[in-house]
Amino acid sequence: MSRPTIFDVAKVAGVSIKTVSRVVNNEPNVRESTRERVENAIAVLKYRPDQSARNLASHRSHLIGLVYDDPAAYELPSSGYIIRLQQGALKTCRSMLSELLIHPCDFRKKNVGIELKALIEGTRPAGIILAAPLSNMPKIVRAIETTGTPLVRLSPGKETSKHPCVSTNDRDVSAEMTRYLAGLGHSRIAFITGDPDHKAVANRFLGYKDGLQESGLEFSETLVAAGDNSFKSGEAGARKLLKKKQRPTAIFAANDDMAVGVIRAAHRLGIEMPAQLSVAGFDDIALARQLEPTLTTIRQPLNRMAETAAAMLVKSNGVVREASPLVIPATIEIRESTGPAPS
Amino acid sequence: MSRPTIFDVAKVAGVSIKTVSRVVNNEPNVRESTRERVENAIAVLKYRPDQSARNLASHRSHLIGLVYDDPAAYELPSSGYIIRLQQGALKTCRSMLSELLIHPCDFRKKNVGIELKALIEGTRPAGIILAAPLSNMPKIVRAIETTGTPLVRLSPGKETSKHPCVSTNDRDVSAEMTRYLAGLGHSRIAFITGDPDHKAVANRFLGYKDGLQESGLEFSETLVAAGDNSFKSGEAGARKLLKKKQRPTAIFAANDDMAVGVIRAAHRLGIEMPAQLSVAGFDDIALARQLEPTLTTIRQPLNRMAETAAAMLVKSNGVVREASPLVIPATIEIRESTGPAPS
DNA sequence: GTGAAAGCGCTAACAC
DNA sequence: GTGTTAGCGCTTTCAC
Repeated sequence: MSRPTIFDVAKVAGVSIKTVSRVVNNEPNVRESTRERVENAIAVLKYRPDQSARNLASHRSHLIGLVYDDPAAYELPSSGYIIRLQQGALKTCRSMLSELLIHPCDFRKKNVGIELKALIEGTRPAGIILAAPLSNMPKIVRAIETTGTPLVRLSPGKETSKHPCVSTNDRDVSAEMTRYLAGLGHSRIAFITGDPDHKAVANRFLGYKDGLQESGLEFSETLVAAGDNSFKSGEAGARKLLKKKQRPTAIFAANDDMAVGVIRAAHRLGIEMPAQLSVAGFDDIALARQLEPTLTTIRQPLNRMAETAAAMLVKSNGVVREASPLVIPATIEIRESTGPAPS
Repeated sequence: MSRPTIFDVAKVAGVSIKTVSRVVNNEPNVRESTRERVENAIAVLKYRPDQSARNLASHRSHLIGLVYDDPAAYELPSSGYIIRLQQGALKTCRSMLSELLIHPCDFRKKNVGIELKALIEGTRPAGIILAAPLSNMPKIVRAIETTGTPLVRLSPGKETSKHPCVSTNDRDVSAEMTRYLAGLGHSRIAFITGDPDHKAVANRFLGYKDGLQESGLEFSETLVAAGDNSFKSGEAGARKLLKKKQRPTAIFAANDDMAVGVIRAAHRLGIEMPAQLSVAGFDDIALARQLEPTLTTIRQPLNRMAETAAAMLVKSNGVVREASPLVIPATIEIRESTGPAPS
């Protein structure tokens, strides 16, 4: 009473197992009438191909691996970021009958490469989706590369055309946000930079500079604070910036965690937002809508990015075409934390 | 130049493949000296067993499946809940060289059972961890049961001793929270109930009643509002409760999302916390520490629960002993939202 | 303690 | 178009 095998189907349909295999895998060279007979037999027997056997014979599973920086490694509250990536990848998986394997890993460890190879050899995934900032780390990328597993990188910062990748327009949209602030009359727009390990985040700084220039404003080092993507660094950066005599009237942080820190610092200093200070972030974390004031920010299309990446992996069945960098634009979400510059 | 197989190891070690297999699987009946020779050969060749082949031959993979209610199905901001479950399971996986498969599913769909069976047949996981509230739904549990896959349920509400499960002491700790509020002098302590589909959450209501009784307070239906675990329902429930002439001086919500709604409602009504109203929740979501006032709540040991569940699955190698319900206690986190009752 | 042989259920290469 | 024959690299069964 165990599950029917390909042999059972072949017997019922009166064909060879190879023909059944062809039908199951949607291969050509099967007469329509034969295909129907086989499909009937499959339906009657409720046959479902054994994936383990497939994996062994074909050296490939129908699993997709999602690899991202381990938030537990340094207590980041980036759960929203990860969940959105997962949701996107899962959406594709569901429609493709694949399953999603998640593998957070700590890039600070010496043996990440070995760890990733073990993951791949152990599960033979159909492909790997590599999230930022791991996607811009040669050590990591190379480890996956050597296994020959199809790889799609998410927001690697700069696109080497070697691998397919899916990005968002960090730089352009950051310039747009900067122009929006300038358009509100702000002339002293400060910026808090993010983790230097994260290339895509670095692009946001470039966009900020672009935006200043496009608005006819001059870039000044004194309006820049160095952060590391953490709430604390945002808070510290804001305190530094707001203590100046000529303090900025707007602060644009390279991510929301830091922007939340800015808002906290401003609250502590009794600075009203947006009357005396406009604050903008990047990411649209859940908290952005719950703060007072609610945070103006930029929403990365993380779900769609991961969804697209997964689709590239599954559809391509081993060969990922479309090496052209795919860009899915982010959108600006204007909320309460930004307003006209004080006069 | 392909990877070494068990035959290569056998040849180098001068034994049969069965002996290599015994060593790899830590089976008994291998002489110590033989074991060493084999281990040497493994090290020299850098042999790593092919999991696909193992899966096929043994009908079981080294994957753990984590199945939970799909938050995308009804837009819950429960990312923290899921991430913590994942982190716990991942911790065990890392130390056991297993990988984690995540499978959110929508229990409202008619064919969830088939979906789960497909998941299991397709990946042959070493076991499934089933999170609440799916863990208390017979339809779901049965679907997994019929496949014979080892199953550990998380907080199923009531323990049928049939399956092993890992729970927290929802009822006891809720009683404790209630006593704590009573101890602060509150005599009109209200409760907002949670989603009725979620049995473990229902236990919190029972605990609330226990706590009242233990504190010598009388239970009154007028101090109960029906919620559904959502922010909105918490806000609505609070408004209803706070409009009464004899309004409660403390509100205990069955989860944090609703407690946040309570705080929002109280803010809107100009009620000061904790001076005029104490608020308590359950879950310790990230937002709990960032609100003003920060939220007194109960922290479920979700990571440890999932970690334990995964360990039961992996260690037991197919047979999950320890059918005794395992309880990992939750802890009360006292923050700013609770204080002495107004006099 | 150890080994030989027979699968596990499929895909791949090639013959027909 | 369709079938035959080998494997894929292990685990399992049972004999020694």
